[in-house]
Amino acid sequence: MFSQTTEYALRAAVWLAENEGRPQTTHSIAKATRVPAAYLSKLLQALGRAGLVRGSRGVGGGFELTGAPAAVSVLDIVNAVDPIRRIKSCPLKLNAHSVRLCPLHKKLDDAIAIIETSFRTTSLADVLGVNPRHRPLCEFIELRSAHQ
Amino acid sequence: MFSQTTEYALRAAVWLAENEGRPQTTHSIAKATRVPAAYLSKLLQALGRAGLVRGSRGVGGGFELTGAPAAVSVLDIVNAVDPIRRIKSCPLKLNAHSVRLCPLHKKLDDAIAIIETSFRTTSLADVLGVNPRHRPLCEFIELRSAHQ
DNA sequence: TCAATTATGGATATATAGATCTAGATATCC
DNA sequence: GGATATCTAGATCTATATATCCATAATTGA
Repeated sequence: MFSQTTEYALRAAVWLAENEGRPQTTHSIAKATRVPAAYLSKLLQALGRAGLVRGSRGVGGGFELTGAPAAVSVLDIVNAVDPIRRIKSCPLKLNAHSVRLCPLHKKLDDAIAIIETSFRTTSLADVLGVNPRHRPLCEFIELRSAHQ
Repeated sequence: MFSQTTEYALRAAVWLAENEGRPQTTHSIAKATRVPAAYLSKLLQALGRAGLVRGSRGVGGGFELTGAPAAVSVLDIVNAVDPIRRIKSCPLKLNAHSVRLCPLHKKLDDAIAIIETSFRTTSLADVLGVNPRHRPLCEFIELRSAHQ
């Protein structure tokens, strides 16, 4: 449904959101998110070209989000690496369907539209989650209080 | 978002629904739906293995739906050729996320779930549409009544 | 200035999806 | 039974997505 590329880019973006203000090197992101480092490098470049992250070189360098986690949507990230394509015209190139989509493609496009809206209205801050014990990408260390 | 394979299989299924009771050869379906004939052949075989269509050989043969268009869902067709995969466990294999998905993957799975439900509750009869002038796959011939 | 660190960008390799080809099996018609 | 029509199934080819590699440029610290 969603490409590997999309999954990888979202993991990286969420990690940068979690570590706002602290530049993360490609390798540290790769390790934390379990994304192949060389491929991740390409995805970070794409996010950079889209203006969503900024890379800096040398010691202490790495990648940072350019905006606040609450200001970056899941859709921004997805569209930077593997754009969601709405069905705007008849895939069969039928003239009769150029004005409005037939019921089949209307249905498919409606489904895509729902996803698009869901992603547009969800920010990286949203997916960090409210529970600090159950964060994306992070191993949960159960801090048992039963014996305190 | 949806694969080419999914698009092709749905076109073929809708065409068979439109021509219920009249077996359609691979070539006639390919022509009507503008799907590469040899590839369509593979897809029809997959639909056959899933029990959704039945093929018969020889003159007058071809493919038919095994059930009524109202009884076959879009999800049936999609799952036969390119199954919708829900996210059931953490893609990073994190133990902490084995019980429940983290907010990121929960969000993604929710999106997939919506699509799945939409497709499950839509039958081929539904996508044929109510307007016989604006059917899937068909060129619309405007029958002007202005000058009658 | 030198060495180490890190991103950048191009070239290349591998895996998967999409598409084609061909020999053979089954059915109909004459 | 022969000719034709049609599906079946395996092999193969091609295009795209995914992944890797390497040379180079920019930055930092000593």
